[in-house]
Parts: sequence; structure tokens; C-alpha cells
Amino acid sequence: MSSMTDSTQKTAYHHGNLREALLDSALLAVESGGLDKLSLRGLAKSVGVTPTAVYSHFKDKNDLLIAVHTVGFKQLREAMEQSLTALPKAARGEDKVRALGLSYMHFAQTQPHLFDAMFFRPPDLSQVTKEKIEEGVGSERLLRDTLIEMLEESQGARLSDAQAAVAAFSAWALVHGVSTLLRNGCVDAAIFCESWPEDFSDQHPQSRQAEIIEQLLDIQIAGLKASVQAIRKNP
Amino acid sequence: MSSMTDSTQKTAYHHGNLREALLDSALLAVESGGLDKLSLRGLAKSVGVTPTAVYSHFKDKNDLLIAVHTVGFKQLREAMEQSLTALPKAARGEDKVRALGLSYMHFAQTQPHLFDAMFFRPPDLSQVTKEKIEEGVGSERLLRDTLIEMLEESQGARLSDAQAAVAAFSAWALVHGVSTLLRNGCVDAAIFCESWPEDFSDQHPQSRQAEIIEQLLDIQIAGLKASVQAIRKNP
DNA sequence: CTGTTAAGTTTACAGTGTAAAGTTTTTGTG
DNA sequence: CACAAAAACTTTACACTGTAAACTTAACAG
Repeated sequence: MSSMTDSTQKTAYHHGNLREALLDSALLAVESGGLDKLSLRGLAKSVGVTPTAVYSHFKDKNDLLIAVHTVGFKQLREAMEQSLTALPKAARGEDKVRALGLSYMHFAQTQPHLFDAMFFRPPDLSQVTKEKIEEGVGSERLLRDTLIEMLEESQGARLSDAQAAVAAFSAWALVHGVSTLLRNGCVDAAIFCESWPEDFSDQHPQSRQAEIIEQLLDIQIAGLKASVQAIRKNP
Repeated sequence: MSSMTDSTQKTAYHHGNLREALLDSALLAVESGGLDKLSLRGLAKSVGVTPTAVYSHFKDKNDLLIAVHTVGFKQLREAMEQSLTALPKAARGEDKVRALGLSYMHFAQTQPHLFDAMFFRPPDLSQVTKEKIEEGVGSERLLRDTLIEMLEESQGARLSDAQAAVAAFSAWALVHGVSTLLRNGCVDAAIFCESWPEDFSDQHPQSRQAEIIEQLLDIQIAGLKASVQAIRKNP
């Protein structure tokens, strides 16, 4: 149970697991306050270490941001996977697709700053880790396979890889667009305020929003089914 | 022709039209290098003025960012409007919808940093100018009206305000999602690399991308039409 | 001519990322 | 175990950032 080479050992001088402590603290700081407020110095102080100690574990700030990035993509993927396992076993493909989309938007809305860090503020892409890319690819594959399942079920059509990729891109783009437009005030200001002024600030904007999101998923799914249908008729 | 109160007059001390010069320079700096590289000091130096002179015309950096923001939304709106006027007069509603979507994505791709500044990095929203909101609302109304035109043409259905707003949100979200996913490397890494490895880095990725974008518009438009149809059958 | 005001400048300060060199601890050898 | 090498962390230093305060210059109105 006790190991000499345990990486969590501490001394006065050596922190023991500074890297993880910094990363944890960074995630915490990002979730509450956003990326702009994240400073290496503040981070170092929060874990009780000297400012430049960070450079023993991260090449520079961008390197740390990439690590945060990677964790975010892992969490997003896990949230998506969990939204599927939470479904009843007999769930249809379409239910799964909806669950995936909802979990994505839910992630964006409950962890807005982390979502920002992942997409709005991509660190220098040239030095992005393979680990992160694999997380992203994994999420995309999950979506793609689920879409294939749905479309085969309802349309009885076997999709080519290219078709499935386009379908996944389409669904992903929609859900991602919704997430980011809701994130900054665009939609509130441009749509809801004008159309349902009483709903927006007063009554039950939350449930109204959920209602609208369901309609957006309806539209997207209908479009996917229709376009598959069109391809079958006119290949 | 010559006016004593011309705001472009210059002296050694007074710049004359510092505010606009700063804004122009800021836009230039943003377009080439992104927001991270934009510093008030560099900006001041680029127009040949002392660092703190900026504060005579902008409350602080955020205030300047809001101005950049506003210009961006105006440019986007103008690009969208111009994409409509460039169409042949007999163009159908669907052609117009496609033109709007393409101009939006084109804007995002040709002015990526400005697009970032507008959406990825919204300045403090609490003190956003009415002017900018009106630009955004105007663009949204343009999209909404065009969608109404399209759906009335093809489905013969008169949309309620709420239906039109949801349709506009859906189309906007898709196009916005595509823009932002293409912007950071997500899609390249997650989709194109895997599905068309030879196309991606070699042959004609540009035209392949345009092809895919057309398919995305197909899907979205098909979904909108289908959902309007569904509402008519099952109100 | 004379206040007032707007537009710039000077000076100053706290905060940032990070480079370089020094110190302490751990670790991998003979 | 001893000892060199490497890893982890500190100290010091620098250039750069946004911005507050006080001062100076120019334009203008009475």
C-alpha cells in the first residue's frame, strides 16, 4: 500500500506532484473566472510555490493551456459516452443522437469557461498533443457511428464513410453553433428578446430554451434523413 | 470645400483624428496577427502617439475592443447584404439562403481574426453598445426574412414569428458552427484526415471543402422544409 | 485677453510571461 | 555507501503590459 516511489510524496522543498496540482488548480481557475484571469504567477502562488517553478513541468504558458485543453476534450468525450450509457438499453438510434447533442450543449453551458478554452481560445495548434487529437477523433467517431445507426434504422440505408463523415460534421456543427451562440449573448439579443420579450426575462426562459433546442434537433435530424433519402433515390 | 472645423486637421501636437486612426490601426493589427498581439502601446506607437493618449478616446482597452467588435458586425452584415444584391434578380428564396450562408462562412474564413474578436472573444458584454446589437439584429432579421421567403415559396406555408425565429436560429447555428469548427483545426483533424487522407493534404482540399459545405446546406435546408411540412400536417 | 476644455505627454506602478543562474533534493550508477 | 548527474525548485532580472495621476499644450468661447 505504501510505495517509496509514490509520486505524491512531499518534502519541504519538493512539492511531489506539482504538475497535477498546477493542472488541477488551472482547471479550477478556468472554470471560475475564465482564461483571461489565469496567470502562471497566480497559479504558482495558489499551490504554494515560486512563480518560475511552473517551468519545470510546462515549457511555457501555452504548454499548460494545451494540457487544460486536453483535459477538457477528455471530459467532453466522457460526458458524451455517459449520456449514451444512461439511456435505456432499448433506445433507438435517434434517441442516442439526441442524447449526444444534448450532452454536448449541456457541457458547453455548465462549463462555459472550459468550453471557451477548448474552442474559442485554441492554443498554438502547431504544438498540440496527439492525446488531445485522439480525444477529439474519438468523440467524432462516437457521433458518426451513432448517426449511422440512426439512419440505418430509419432509412434502411448503409452510409459510405464519406456520407457518414458529412452527416457527423453537419450535426456537430449545428450543436457546436448553438452552444457558442448561446454562450456569448448573440442569441438572447438577436432572437429571443425580439420574439418573446416576455418569456426572455420573465417567465420560464429555461424551459423555453429547452423546447427550442428540441426543435433544432428535430430540424437537423429531419434534414439528415431527407438527404439520405435523396441520395438513395438519386445516387 | 475647405472647412475650418474639419476633423482631419493636423498639428504637431494634436493628431486631428486619433480615434479613427487608432481604430483603423487596431483593425489592421487584428486582421494580421489576432487579438493576442494587439496592445494599446503598440497601437499608440503605430500611429505615432504616446501610449496613454489612447485614453483620451477610449475608456480602456475593452472599450476599444468593443469598437472593433462593432465594426466587425457591420462588415459582416454588409457582406451578407451584398451577397444578396449580387444575385440575379430572379433568384429564388433558396438561392438567397445559400448565398447568405456562404457569405457568412466566407467572412469567417477570410477575416478569421476579426471573426475571433467578434465571437470567440466577446469583450465585457455588460457594456456593449446599442449600435452593435442593432447590427446583429439586422443580420438576423435579414436571414429570417430570407428563410421565410424560401419556405413560403417551396412549401406555401406562412410561418409564425416564433417558427421563423427558430428556423433562423437553426440555420445560423449551423453556419456559425461550420465557421468555427473550420477555424480551429477540429474538423481537419477529426474528419477530413481520417476519411480522405489523400484529399486532405494533397489534391484539391479547397474544392472538396466547398463540396462538403454545399452538402451541409442541403441537409439544413431539407430539414427546414421537412419540419415546416410536419407542422402543417400535424399542427 | 482670458478662463475652460479637449487632446497629448510624462511619470509611475503593479502585474504579466519568461530567461538565466544558483540551490536543494532525488536518483541512478560504480 | 558514495558521488556524480539530473530533476525540482528558488532567486534575480528584464521587457512588456494596462492604466492611474498629474502636467502641458493647443483650440475655442466670452
